[in-house]
Amino acid sequence: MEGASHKWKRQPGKRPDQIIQAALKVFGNKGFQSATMDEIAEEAGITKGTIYLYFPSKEELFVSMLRAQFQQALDLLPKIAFDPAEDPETATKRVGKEFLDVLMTPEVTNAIPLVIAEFNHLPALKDMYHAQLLPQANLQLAGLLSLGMELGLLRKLEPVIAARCLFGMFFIFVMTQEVFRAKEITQMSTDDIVDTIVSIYFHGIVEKGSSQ
Amino acid sequence: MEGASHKWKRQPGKRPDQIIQAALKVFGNKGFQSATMDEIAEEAGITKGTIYLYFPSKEELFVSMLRAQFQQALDLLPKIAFDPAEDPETATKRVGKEFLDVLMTPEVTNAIPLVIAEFNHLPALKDMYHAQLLPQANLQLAGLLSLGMELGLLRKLEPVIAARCLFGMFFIFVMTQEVFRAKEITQMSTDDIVDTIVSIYFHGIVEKGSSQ
Amino acid sequence: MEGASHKWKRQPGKRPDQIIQAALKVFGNKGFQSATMDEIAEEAGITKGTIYLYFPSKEELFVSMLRAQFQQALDLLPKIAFDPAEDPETATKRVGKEFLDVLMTPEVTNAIPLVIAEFNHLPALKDMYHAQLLPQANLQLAGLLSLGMELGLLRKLEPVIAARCLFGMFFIFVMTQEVFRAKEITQMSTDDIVDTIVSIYFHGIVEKGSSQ
Amino acid sequence: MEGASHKWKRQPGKRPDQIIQAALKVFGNKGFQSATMDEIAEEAGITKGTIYLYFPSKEELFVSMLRAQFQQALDLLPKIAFDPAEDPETATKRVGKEFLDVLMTPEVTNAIPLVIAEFNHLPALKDMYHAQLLPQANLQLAGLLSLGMELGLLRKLEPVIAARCLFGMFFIFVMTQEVFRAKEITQMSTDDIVDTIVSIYFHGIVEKGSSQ
DNA sequence: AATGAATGAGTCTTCATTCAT
DNA sequence: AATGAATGAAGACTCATTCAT
Repeated sequence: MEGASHKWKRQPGKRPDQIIQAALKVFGNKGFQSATMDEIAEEAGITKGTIYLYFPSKEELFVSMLRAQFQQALDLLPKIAFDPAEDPETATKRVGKEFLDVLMTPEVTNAIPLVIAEFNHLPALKDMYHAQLLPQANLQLAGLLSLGMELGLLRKLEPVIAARCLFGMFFIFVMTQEVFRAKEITQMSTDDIVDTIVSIYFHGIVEKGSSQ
Repeated sequence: MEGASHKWKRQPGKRPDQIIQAALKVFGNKGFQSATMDEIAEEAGITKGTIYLYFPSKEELFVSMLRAQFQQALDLLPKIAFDPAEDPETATKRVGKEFLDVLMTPEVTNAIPLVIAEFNHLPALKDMYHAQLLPQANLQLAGLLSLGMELGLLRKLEPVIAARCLFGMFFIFVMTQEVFRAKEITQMSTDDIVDTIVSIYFHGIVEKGSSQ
Repeated sequence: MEGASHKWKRQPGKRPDQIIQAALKVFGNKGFQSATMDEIAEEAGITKGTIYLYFPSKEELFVSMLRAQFQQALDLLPKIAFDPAEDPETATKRVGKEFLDVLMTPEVTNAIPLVIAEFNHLPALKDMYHAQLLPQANLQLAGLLSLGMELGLLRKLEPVIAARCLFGMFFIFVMTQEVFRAKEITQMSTDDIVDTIVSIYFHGIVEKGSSQ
Repeated sequence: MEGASHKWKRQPGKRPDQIIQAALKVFGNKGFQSATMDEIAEEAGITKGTIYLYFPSKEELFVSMLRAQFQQALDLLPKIAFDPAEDPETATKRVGKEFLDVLMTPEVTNAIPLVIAEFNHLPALKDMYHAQLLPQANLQLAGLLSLGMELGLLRKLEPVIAARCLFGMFFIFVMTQEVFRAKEITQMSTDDIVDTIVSIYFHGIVEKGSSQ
């Protein structure tokens, strides 16, 4: 089984990418069920049959597209690095801004409802979340917080929960402003959002008596 | 069952509710597009044609069902009241627990992906959010925070953003633990969640020098 | 069999007429298939179920309605009588005008497409035509023409064909002007129509050398 | 059948005609509403979905079919030409016979009830009649008659009405003999029909004193 | 590699008819 | 006599997938 049982066929050349880009656009606009293979093919400038040369089914195309999106987003994370010389709150704000700018990209905000809508119907999505996103994002930050607590810099809190709280504050703005289009009503800059989030979070978790 | 040899009984008063309950269940499991009117009818113990006596289309049934869910959730909010005698942090934790328990109800967690999935396709959903939820929940809390800031009890922050941060911390746990089934991996009690959220948030927003 | 095997149930009181009037209107506007029992019921100011108390099926209602229309039209014919004192051409013009005015009534022009559309699907219609209209109208006039020919007043022609020719000239104006709405384009008075028809027909059939 | 194990053959060029032929047959037998796309597909030896590759809806298929029939009938008209050497009445009889033979073709007699039945529901039909048939057939002949009247060969009559009278005499035999199946009762040859029609009409319109 | 004609299963919706009240 | 809730069969149209070319 090892390394041999990819569900999707080989994907030579540029075609697959071309198709995946079209799929992202069409799935993003219509949703998984309402999007048709014809629309995707037309968007990609090819014909329906051709898609099946590269993806065995609509569902596989959908998952492949999300996997690609997901990977692309994860690839950005390593670039987001802390500079040890910076003051932690300032550094977090800088990093947070970069992070939020990525999350608020149309590619991401279009993909979010798709993931949420199909999460319970497509096992591959659950796998991606449970195997990658949860450990890599949530648990990694939780470890960092644990360290700070042991050093007496941070207040004693449940680290996994505390880590997820931070993500929640970012996520809610992606959802409300972008996905739910609240930005048409409650305008706010990403700078203001991140400044407020980080300010609340830092004041919320640091140990008052600490040098902070 | 009891002694009835008839194919159906007249239940004009109850039918709509009965159908909406079935719709919630089936839409919740399958999503809007994948759910079929036949399944919903079967779940309701009636036949497809009967649904059309009460709802003019699948889409209208869907929206009606969400509206009912939504109303039911909003009806719970007034019951959540602050006791002036309580210390604010304790009171917030108590109220937060009640709130989170409602949010984590299967009825709500089933409806969330539906709303998110169809938000951009069904104008009625956008209206509900923009006209009711956003003002009633977010802006109301923002007003309360504004007041606290003017009184010098709270740090000067953007109140709309700060208010939404709190909601974001609650919401992320609904999404991850329930919708994304992370509770199968990272178990945590609602008590711990709320305690941590409220602790971070309170420390994050109160003015240190205040009597608080 | 005699007088006992009506396919339609008893029709007490005014209800049946009320329903038939509604049926004429709705069938006339929508056609047999597109008309719904609900529409007819609404038009009659009653509910669907009630129709079935008087007519066993949609088809029977349709046929009953046409039968009623048909009878009503036939009832008018005896009133159209020749005055022996009149000159034949003048008399024919007068009678023809009365006849055409009846044919161009909305009740008749609405019913015509219905009859033609369903003629081959509803045996009852064929029966009505073959058993009543054809003998009573066409053959009766043919007999009159035969007599004229024997008396040397009319040219020797095939009487059944010649009789039907006259009817054809009237019928074509009902079809084109009313059913096909040509009157919106080629306006013409019924007086002009009848004068021309009768003028052509009389000149066409009379024996030139006759005292005529 | 011959040696083919394939479910279908590509016949892109022929498909539309093939479908239209099937549609004519099925619509002709059942009427527009009662005919089903499945029946038409089966008659054409293909499946339902294939019809939709060539026609966007049942209604469009219906109109396309009638248009094709209509065109085919119109295409025959130019072939019907007068020979100047012939005596007018004889020539008219010859042409009339050809014309009536076309009208009494099953293709035409099947289409007539369809046109009449749906005339008021399908705007395309009204357009065809008002834009083509009425001017090309009725008004053209009316012009010819006008000329004859000016030359003193024909009696002074309303030319549009007089022209339509001739058509009416032909049409009534198509309707009664073929559509209404009266030929089962009143048999008559097309020769006798045309001879009688033309005889009446000619005697009816020529100026007695003319050289005719 | 690419096409696009063809399929056929699937779904919403309609509506004549039935029947408990 | 009248209602109207309920049924269930039927039909137009869609679309993922297949496959001959």
